[in-house]
Amino acid sequence: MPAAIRQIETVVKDRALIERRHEQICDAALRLFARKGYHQTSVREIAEAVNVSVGALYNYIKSKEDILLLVYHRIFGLFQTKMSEAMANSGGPTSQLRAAIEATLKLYDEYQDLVLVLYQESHTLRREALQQLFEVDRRYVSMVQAIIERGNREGHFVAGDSNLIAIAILFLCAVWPLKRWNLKKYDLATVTDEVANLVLHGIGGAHGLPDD
Amino acid sequence: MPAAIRQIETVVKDRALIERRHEQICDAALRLFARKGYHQTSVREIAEAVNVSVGALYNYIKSKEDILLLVYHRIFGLFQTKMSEAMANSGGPTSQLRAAIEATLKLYDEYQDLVLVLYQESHTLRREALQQLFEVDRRYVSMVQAIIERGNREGHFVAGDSNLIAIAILFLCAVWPLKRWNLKKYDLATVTDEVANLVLHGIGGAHGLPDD
DNA sequence: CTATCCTGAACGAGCGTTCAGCCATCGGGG
DNA sequence: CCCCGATGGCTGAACGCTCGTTCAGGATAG
Repeated sequence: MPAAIRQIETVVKDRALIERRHEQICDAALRLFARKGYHQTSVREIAEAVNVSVGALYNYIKSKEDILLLVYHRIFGLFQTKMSEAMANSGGPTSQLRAAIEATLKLYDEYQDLVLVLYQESHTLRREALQQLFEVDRRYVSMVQAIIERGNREGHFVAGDSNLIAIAILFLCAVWPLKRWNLKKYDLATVTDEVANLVLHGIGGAHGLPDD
Repeated sequence: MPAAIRQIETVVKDRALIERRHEQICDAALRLFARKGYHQTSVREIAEAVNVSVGALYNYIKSKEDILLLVYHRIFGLFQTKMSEAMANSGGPTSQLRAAIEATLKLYDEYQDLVLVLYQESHTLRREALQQLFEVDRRYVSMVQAIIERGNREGHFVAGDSNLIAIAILFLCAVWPLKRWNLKKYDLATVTDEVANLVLHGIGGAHGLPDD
């Protein structure tokens, strides 16, 4: 994300105020988008939730889409840091991959609604913003991909195309928020376990060399 | 679906004409929804694409949501028949599961845009229509689940919770349409192969008893 | 003439966005 | 110390547009 984030044009000068208001807007919008979706949520509703007038809101954004961007940037930042933390795990590829899956699922659990918004409303973004989103996604994938390749090289895994497998694994984690209605009877721990087992068996992590 | 489909109220009497128009509407809407999404597509556009006036369109539907329902019903019907065909495969659990995965991915490939609409716009549906959608999904899941349970029982698989695994497998297939932008360099055959291998290894289908 | 289907202008509601005016804060000159 | 203008942020009615939906009337076939 770093340099990539286009700064949102504002009317207000005070930098700290902008920051604070942006956070408030993000909070409110997140809650509303999660409940009703982007299109069904009006700018008026968001303004009300932030406790400012519509006019004031427009001092901090240039258009409604900026709000969606705010939300997305927050997601990006959050996932970026949390995932990096989890990856810092210094065990062998097997435990590292398991940690990555656990971290991803934990994140997806904590921000279920957010993931939903991510999948449902991304087609609303302009090409430029979409590219940013893709870029971030690719970064996550390449993190996981690196683990897989190391595992393959060191004989722990027998995965096929590492890029493809990494994409599949990360996508699989989204089953928890996206199919939540069908997984109500399970809890996060169960799903994490089953998914991790499926994947690790699937690429030979449980049959190959022991970790370390 | 059979009895579950709520008939859409119409003004026109001629049953055959209704049928024909509904198909036209479905065709047009599908193309438009795939390109622009449900909310960004206006009723006027759909009417134009069908080559009738807005007024005429409203003789065949009661509201815009009915159009989304038409599209969904078409998807349901299609998937229902195609999946049943693929499942009729009479080999052992391993080859049966592989066939199911292949069929699902082939379907998802053929109707990529449709799957996208399915995932992106389902939150637009009313509770009643959503229940229908869930019901259909559960039916697919239970098909796959049956295969897994048989495989477990006969010693081919060592899968954990069969329901959970079935949900995960079907979801995983959606990676192809939903992450298409990140899978451009792959073709359907490759993805099918890698996914099938991941799954079959994952639940022990390649380590357990040989098929038949 | 009647029954059936079609037309498209019109309607009302809701949307995103703007802007003329209001209020609070603050700094410097009398 | 007080006043006053200026600055910065806020308000919410108003605007223009698009949308989903309706309906009075036209066209056509039996």
